[in-house]
Amino acid sequence: MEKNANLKTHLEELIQLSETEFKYISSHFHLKTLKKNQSLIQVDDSVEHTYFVKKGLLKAVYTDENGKEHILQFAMENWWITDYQSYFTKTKAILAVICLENVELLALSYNDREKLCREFHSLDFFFRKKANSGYLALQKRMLMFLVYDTKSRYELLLSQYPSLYQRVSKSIIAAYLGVSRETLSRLDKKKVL
Amino acid sequence: MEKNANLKTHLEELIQLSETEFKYISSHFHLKTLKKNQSLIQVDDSVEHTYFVKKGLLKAVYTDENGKEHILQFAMENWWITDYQSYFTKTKAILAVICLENVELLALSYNDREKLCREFHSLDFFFRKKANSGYLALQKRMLMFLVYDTKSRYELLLSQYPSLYQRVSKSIIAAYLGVSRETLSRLDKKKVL
DNA sequence: CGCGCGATTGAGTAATTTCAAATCTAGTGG
DNA sequence: CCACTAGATTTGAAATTACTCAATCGCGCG
Repeated sequence: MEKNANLKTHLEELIQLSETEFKYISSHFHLKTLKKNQSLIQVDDSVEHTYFVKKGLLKAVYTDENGKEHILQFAMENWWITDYQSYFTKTKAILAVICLENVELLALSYNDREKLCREFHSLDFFFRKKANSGYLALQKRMLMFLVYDTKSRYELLLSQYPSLYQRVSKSIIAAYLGVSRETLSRLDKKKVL
Repeated sequence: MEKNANLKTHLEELIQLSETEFKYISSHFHLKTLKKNQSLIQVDDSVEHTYFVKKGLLKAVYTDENGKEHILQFAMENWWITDYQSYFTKTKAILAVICLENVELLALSYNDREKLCREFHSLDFFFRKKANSGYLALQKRMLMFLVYDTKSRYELLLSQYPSLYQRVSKSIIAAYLGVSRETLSRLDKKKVL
């Protein structure tokens, strides 16, 4: 079993790489481990890296002026996470990225990412496809907000990611769904009927 | 003034192309003109093309089981629009794309897009960057939904796209903001206070 | 003048929020 | 095994917000 086996598998879902190429590419990633509740990115940080999740679960949160948290994204195994706004545009982070479990990440800097994309046309392709599917996923979420009521959104979320229910508290799910934890709690009751 | 001048300018915001290269690339686009209220894409269509907007304004709408319309995206000059879900995954369209004004579009087929991306590394780069900024824009909208109330979302929308207020009816803005047109109307009153 | 469409207003209802209090649960130390 | 605590979850009640449905208004156009 290879060192960055899950990264390799992840890339090979979309592109083909020789052993040498993969070795070279993966040499630009560095391992980062954090414990539950530690923060990977804090508000106002300069965000140099994007992170491939080998293991664990994280959230990207925006904290509003009343101190209320809103979750923009979860990331579990084989997903990517960062404050993309900050990463792409070299502005200060407005999101925080926090570990919901102990995590193992592979960090890739912006400059290395762009360098690798220049060197390997296939990587440019890979990240284009990834960006497209990220866009579709977000659009799907947006549509869920526009079309469905809270209860349906909750059920759709759990049916799509059953493991979330085990891995995070309900307050966190509420912060993702955009409702108060009290309302979410009351929905749980209704569901049984 | 060149034929596809605005497309050229649009590409040159991110990449450099020789005159010959641009000629070749733009030969894969074909012009499509539609009148106000005509539909570019209908539900259940197979979506072969993505469209660059030369002129005019369109909406991408999802119609729910009660017949209520929800607007996922507007597209004005120099934006791209299609049902991306359908375009990328070769499934039937779940969105309709309708002209809110007379429009002039440049259509690019999926196969030509992929072909051009293979032939020109810079185009792969271009569409990767476009996908990234599209993702950021959608993320911003998602965040607005999570964080702000209806009134703030309305004001933020108008401050970002002042021309929308002139170009579309309030019912349509309501369908984008995710509120009923009555509620939006009552907000207009409050704003004056 | 009158039609038609979008926008507004009113009234009643439904959903969600807030704040506070009560309950449950898992982990810790005696 | 029990008591205790901190955090998460649930519940209650009042206040807010938005929705629906129906009626009305305003205005451009034939």
